[in-house]
Amino acid sequence: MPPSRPQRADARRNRAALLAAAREAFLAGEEESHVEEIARRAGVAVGTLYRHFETREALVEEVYRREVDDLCAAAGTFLAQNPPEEALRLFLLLLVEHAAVGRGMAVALETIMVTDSPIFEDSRERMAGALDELIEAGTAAGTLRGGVGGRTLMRALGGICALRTAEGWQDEAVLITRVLFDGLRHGAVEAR
Amino acid sequence: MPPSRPQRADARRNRAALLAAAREAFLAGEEESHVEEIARRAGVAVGTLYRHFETREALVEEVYRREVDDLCAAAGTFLAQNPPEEALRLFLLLLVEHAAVGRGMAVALETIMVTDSPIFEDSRERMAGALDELIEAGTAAGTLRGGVGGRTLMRALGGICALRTAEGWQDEAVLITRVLFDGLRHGAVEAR
DNA sequence: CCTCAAACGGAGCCCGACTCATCTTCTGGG
DNA sequence: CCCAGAAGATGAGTCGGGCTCCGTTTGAGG
Repeated sequence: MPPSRPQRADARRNRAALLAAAREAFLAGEEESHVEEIARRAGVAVGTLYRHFETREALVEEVYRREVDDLCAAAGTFLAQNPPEEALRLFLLLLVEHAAVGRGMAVALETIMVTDSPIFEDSRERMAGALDELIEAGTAAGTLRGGVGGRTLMRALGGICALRTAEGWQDEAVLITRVLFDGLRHGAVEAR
Repeated sequence: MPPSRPQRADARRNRAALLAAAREAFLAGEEESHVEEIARRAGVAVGTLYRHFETREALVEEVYRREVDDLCAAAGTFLAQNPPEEALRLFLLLLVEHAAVGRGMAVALETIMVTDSPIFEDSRERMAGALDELIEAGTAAGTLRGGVGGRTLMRALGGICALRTAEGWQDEAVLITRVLFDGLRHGAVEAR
């Protein structure tokens, strides 16, 4: 049932501007992601921000839900074009790269993966689903260990993405991701 | 050079009380770890807290430095009584268990491992040192992959400990830690 | 146009970290 | 034992950031 009165044009515009501004602010770093600052960037007042988003957290969530959408889509693409365990490897590395986009974004990724706040439940579920798909394909092919759920793996990744520290962090992340990946293959060999 | 005037007795007592109260508060959960609350638990006023610790963070740091001391000591013990890769396995699991002590403590562990704040530099260095020792012993014995530094591994662990979510998180953590561990052994087998 | 619900603005509230002017308590020397 | 005065403790107050509330503005259906 579509709402009888859809939504005013300016409201839609402002909502979009807020999401864009928030994304920008998160990418830029934590310093400039106060609500006042985000509102300013979007050219609205804080009150307007709160009209569209319950809390600051809710805004973060919405921004991130969109990022997660892109990531999940990528998982499907990889799986369609590669052997399952290669698809998983690519996906893990994509996550790392993705976190590299910006400090603020990594913070969000970390939060979404690592916190158990119900706010992120939905995004987490979809992300875990994407990973499950990859892992199951690999398990079926006998190249990956079973028994490790998408949720579990995702949380470890959250930690890794949370590295985002000093220079060189990305190499570290890639390395540790590879170790994790090898651990997943290892289990298949050992029949656990 | 011992300070000419050492430190007043009540000051030493209060400092100890603050550290104890802070630890207690962190273990209890984030809710009760506001500075006012910590001061109250210790039976002093906030001003006193700030006389002893530059910032709230500095207090967290000090509390955690002590935890890290215990952990590092355990690493040595394990290594003395087990084959190197078994010692590493035990140590990794000890970290997970340690994080289980309390939500608040896990937050601290996470922060210390994952943040690059210079405040935790010291603790991080010692922790990485303990891990390096374990890894190097295993590498020398040919049972663990080389090329993964203690710092790198530690940060991944920080992420895992940061799980501390809903029920069942600890099983998840143990599982993913095992995957990580298998990845480390796997590299040795493959000669990378 | 005109109406009015929807949307916006922004001063101000609340809460939590932190400061500082003032009062209290040790302690070492006489 | 006592006193000086330095070390220490206090807690009301400041500040910053998230959030609220209500008076004002604006888009759109009639």
